[in-house]
Amino acid sequence: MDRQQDNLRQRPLLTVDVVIFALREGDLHVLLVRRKRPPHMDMWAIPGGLVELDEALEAAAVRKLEEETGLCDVYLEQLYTFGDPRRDPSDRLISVAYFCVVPANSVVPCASEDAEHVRWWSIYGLPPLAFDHPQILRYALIRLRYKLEYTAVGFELLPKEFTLTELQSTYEIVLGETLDKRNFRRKILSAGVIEPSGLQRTGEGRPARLYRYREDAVAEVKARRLFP
Amino acid sequence: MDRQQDNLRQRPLLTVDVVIFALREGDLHVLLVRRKRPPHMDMWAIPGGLVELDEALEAAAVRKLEEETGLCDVYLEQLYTFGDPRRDPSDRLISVAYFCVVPANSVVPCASEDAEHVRWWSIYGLPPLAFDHPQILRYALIRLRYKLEYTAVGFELLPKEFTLTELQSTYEIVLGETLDKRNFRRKILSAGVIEPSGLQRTGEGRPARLYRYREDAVAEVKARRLFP
DNA sequence: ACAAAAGTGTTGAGAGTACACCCATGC
DNA sequence: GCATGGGTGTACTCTCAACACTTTTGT
Repeated sequence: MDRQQDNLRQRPLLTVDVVIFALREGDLHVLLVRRKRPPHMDMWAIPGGLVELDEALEAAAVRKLEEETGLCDVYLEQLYTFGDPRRDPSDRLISVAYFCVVPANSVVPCASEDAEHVRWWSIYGLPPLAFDHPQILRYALIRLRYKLEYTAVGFELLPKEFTLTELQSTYEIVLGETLDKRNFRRKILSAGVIEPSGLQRTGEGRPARLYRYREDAVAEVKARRLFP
Repeated sequence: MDRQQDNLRQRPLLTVDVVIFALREGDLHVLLVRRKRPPHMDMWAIPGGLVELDEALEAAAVRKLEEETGLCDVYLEQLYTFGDPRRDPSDRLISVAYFCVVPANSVVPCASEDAEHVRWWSIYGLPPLAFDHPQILRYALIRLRYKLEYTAVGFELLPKEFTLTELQSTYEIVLGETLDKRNFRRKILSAGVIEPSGLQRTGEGRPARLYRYREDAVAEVKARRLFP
């Protein structure tokens, strides 16, 4: 089997799909697009597309993310590669799935597409999805929850400055369980990954201190679980 | 951008690479093959090859594993997908990397190839490797160590029956650190993932009880770290 | 009897968990 | 002054880590 023979084989199509998570309205949401062409025309799907031949995989994922949300410079991670021969009935299609989490209100979800065709969906009320995208989403959600437990990924869901109550609420929404307020605060503060910004957020009730994520804390956070 | 246009694009070559770990002579080893064709002719490389167009990714990895080792039915896991456009200078090459761990003495490393071209290498004395395979190996090793800490993957490195000292030694070799005998035994036994087989291994010194892995224990092991 | 490897408990320190009330502000 | 959300401390339990000697066999 030499190189000439390789070139006689058919080659697969290579795509990236990017699962984009955000917190909206007290729920975890994902950004989906409505397909404009077959197969699975008019079904909702995870944003994605073909990888250019001279483009790195992660670069393609970053490009897709920017096309759909206008965001750049966000936390993006390779999730898994899906390549079942029957996932697209008409062609062999390999999808390298990435996932990321973004602060909801920094996103313009319709930047590059017709507004009708890109929108957020709560993970608890998803529409029918194209291809094996339900499986990809399930997998992404497991990975997100898992990462939340031992890394600082939770901060990516929030704006630069946030209150401890907002942070706790983020964890509760993603993990799907309630946490004790005092224990949460003790643990997050003793982990040394956030610092007070000195400002306060005012609103109903007592004003809350604002915190920000400490950039220099990434490495140490990755070493140990943050939450039980 | 429709399907006809897709077909005009060049498509990448799709390969799987399988990192195969085993314990031999008190060291962690990987199985490498010597390349018989360009690029990187005569360099050592991780076993792998093209995915057939109608073949699932994992099926291709299993096939490769069996071709190189004669083993089937082993623990195999997708590691990461490497697709930098410049990893092969002559063609766009996507590699979905898998890794597995096998009991060393159950392997006939030359089953399907010339003996000269397949052999075990200690991870502490690797030869120069083709492509980005040093990176793949580094990544596989991190993942193996990490998995060892919170799953039962260590048992895959041993024969069906083993002594506690052998199991501890396995962990020590893979993690690269020594462990306390009493703490190790207490922890592994209280985790309830192994059971005595009733037999003993005799040799120099006092005979050791033999244990085996409890098949029904997989799920619970994955839930919690086994070792610090 | 001795060499060689197997096997066995206790204690102190730190982390996790459960739990209820006072504080600062806007209206 | 009251409604609303922000902020705080303690006691118990459990897990982890450190540490050294006795037991069983083969020669």
